Amino acid sequence: MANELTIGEVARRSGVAASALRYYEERGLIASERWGSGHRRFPRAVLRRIAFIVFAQRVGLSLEEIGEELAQLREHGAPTREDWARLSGSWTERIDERTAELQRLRESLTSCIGCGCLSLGHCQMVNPGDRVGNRGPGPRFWLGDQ
Amino acid sequence: MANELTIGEVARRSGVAASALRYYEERGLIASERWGSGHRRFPRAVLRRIAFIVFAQRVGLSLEEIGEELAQLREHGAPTREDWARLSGSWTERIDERTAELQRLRESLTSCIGCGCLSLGHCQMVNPGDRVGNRGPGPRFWLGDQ
DNA sequence: GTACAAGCTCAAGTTAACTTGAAGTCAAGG
DNA sequence: CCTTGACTTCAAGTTAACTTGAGCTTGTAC
Repeated sequence: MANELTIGEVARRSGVAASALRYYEERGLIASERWGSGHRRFPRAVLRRIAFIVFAQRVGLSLEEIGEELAQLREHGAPTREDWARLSGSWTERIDERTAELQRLRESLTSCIGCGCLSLGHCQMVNPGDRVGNRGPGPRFWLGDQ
Repeated sequence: MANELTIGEVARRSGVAASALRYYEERGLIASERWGSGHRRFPRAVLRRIAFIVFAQRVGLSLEEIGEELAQLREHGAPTREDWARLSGSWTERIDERTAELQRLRESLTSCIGCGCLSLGHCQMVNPGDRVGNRGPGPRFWLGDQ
């Protein structure tokens, strides 16, 4: 098994399409060397990087944000444990926020089974605008604003 | 307070931009009547509908899917309790799946603080491709596939 | 040595969910 | 009556994250 991988091999191993890999390279998220022919060859470590990218995407980060994280990590060579702890902390926070929102939504759903909100319109799930409109724009009701 | 609302009033009360409301109408998610002048006037109940749309979006449905749900509900006039229960069930499922994924991601994160994955590359968070590549394409590791 | 699979670049297309802009009409207050 | 803000339509623009296609080159297996 070669120590350098072609884009096709990386695609198969990572499950990320070759076109996406080229796009990531263009955005500076991953890097490759070239054969004389111009064909890319990726260091095996790129798989870790791609794993990182995919993971971060599932957490909800944009490629832009992921790029920033990667850049910060690279600033002082190998990422330190503190780097990782900081990042892990902020991502965990993000996950927790989204989870909390989902739980609020879930509760609204189950508590509304009983009252048939949609038709009756008397429970707090419906008509949030009339309740909330005076506290600034945006559908804030399910967004954590009380 | 009038019983019919202008688009501006609806926008203020719902927190959804007027341009978005026009777009929803174009997609058939909401409806309005018109003054002789051509200006829209929305029935007050549109606020419930918009609440429903915003809610569903936060749950993770596309406008396409939301449109289908709304169409089904409307099929037999007012939504019945069974309609609501069915819908509530499928949305709850969806919420639970996403929540579960977030929890898997969260665990990977916290369990990785200790090992410094990113640099050491020996824990299960990194390099999922080499582990998983032989079970078909796609970054399946965090997606619930074991 | 010849297929043909895999790679390359570059420009353009795709999808969702809107937003923006132009050009014009309408409504309400003074 | 006149101004000003709200409204109208329609076409085009926006953003993210890619994918697709054209046209061409390279690597590999027989």
